[in-house]
Amino acid sequence: MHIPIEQKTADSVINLCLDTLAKKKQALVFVNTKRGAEKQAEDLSKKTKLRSIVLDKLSDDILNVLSKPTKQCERLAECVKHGAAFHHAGLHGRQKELIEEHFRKGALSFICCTPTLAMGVDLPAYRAVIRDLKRYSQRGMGFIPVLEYLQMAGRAGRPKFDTVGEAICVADNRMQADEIVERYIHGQPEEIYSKLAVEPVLRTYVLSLIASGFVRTRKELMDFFSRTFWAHQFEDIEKLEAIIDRMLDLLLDWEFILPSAKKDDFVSADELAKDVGYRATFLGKRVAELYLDPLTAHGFIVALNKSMATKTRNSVSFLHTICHTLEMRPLLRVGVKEFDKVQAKLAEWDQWLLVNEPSAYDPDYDDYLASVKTAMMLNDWMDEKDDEWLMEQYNVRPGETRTKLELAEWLLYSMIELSNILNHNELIKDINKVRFRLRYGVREELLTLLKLEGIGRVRARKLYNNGVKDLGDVRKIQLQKLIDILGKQVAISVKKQVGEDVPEPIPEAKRKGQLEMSKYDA
DNA sequence: GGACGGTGAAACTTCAGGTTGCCTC
DNA sequence: GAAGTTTCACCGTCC
Repeated sequence: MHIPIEQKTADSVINLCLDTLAKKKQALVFVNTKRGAEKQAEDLSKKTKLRSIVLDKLSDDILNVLSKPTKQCERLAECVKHGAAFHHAGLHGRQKELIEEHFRKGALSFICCTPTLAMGVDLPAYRAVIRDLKRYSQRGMGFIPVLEYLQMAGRAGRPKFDTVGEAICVADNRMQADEIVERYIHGQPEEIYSKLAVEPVLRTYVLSLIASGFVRTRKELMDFFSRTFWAHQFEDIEKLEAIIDRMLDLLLDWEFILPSAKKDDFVSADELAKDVGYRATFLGKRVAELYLDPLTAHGFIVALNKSMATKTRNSVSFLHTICHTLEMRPLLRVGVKEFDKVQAKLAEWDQWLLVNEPSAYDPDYDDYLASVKTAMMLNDWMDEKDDEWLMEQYNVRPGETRTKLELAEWLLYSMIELSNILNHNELIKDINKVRFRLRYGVREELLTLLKLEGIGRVRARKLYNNGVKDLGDVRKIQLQKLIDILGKQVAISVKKQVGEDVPEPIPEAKRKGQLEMSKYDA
């Protein structure tokens, strides 16, 4: 089918979008990098000539999601004014929500995105413009899977509004076009493979099956796995059993499970070997409940024991231990120019780290450095550095920071639970302090002020710098002075929280989730 | 002659995403 | 592989 598109600019993606706009329709543009998505949206927004009150309001809301807008926020806000947004994992969750919501309502005409919007999110458009079909991976630049192309193409055509949709791939020349047709239009989607065979997953499930009492013996365990898609695909049952046996050995070694004696009268040694019973230890049960990879849990236990034995413990000790887990991956990449900086920090922190440093020639060394860099970022967040600073120092965007913070909090919680079981009570207070500091992104001295509702890192810092250092100070300070620092609404609310009788504030209309967010950002 | 700024070619660097897990301190 | 960034050599201008 030939669709004539007016060539208004040199950029064929923009031409396609302007044509979509002329049809009063919407388009999603898929690209292969975050930077690419931002650039494409920016270029497009300069050509749409769209403006409206709704878009201005949206732009304003997007700009003010963080207490202090980053350059990324400003760039997005500017694009949105003209009906085009970019969308990738680096955006703050609230910004993503706003964009999706306004695209659904039709206020936004275009979203230039990385594959974020191809998976899961229900955001169809009349056109899905697939600009990049190649993407960088560890093996270099390569074509994306057919399945992924289908995911993106599947965004075209909105069930309730359009009877048709168009998925358009962009090619530079005839040869490329032919290749795309051959590979993606006529090509077969890839086979789907079971992910169960991946060791961290397998470890986790073997433990949880035993811990939950779903299986009680080796035989039951093997029966369970023999009925999975993995076994169906793998076919070689003997090899599969060997893998599961290896997992069982690991869990036994780490004392997450124990062999349990059978109650039957007599079983031959041979039979017993084939069908030994298992039960989870108290520790193993908790690990399964926390949904931790047993390897991570074991790593934590080793680190916690070391901390107890050697009295090595400060916030960095725990921060780095959680960064050295599979759960925290992908870690922040250590760029060529950062190498020295991270290594210097490693030397500075060395005495506090609980996970041993591999030799510089070890293939794991780069990973270890990446775990140090990730810990550095989290440490700076706890040191009250803002998003713009983290972006410049570590190349992490607000969305990525939030994802890492959430993971870190869960891992620290798990670490506390394990310390509890191991009776390492003296560690609990220290780890908990790190957890709270991480959650709110503050230095230790602000922790008391954070107990107040409506007070997050920024307001707590303001109070502290004005001499209001604890709840007693909040009581002592004159209301008017507090209003000068925090504004009327918050000041009154805070005074009430410390038990003072003050006039009722005019209720402020709050969006759902705003309070929670203000805890993190405001 | 030397400091300075502008220019363009060459070398270098970077590059997607993410379910649920815990508990409310 | 491609786009963006940094580095560096080279040139012209001005003091």
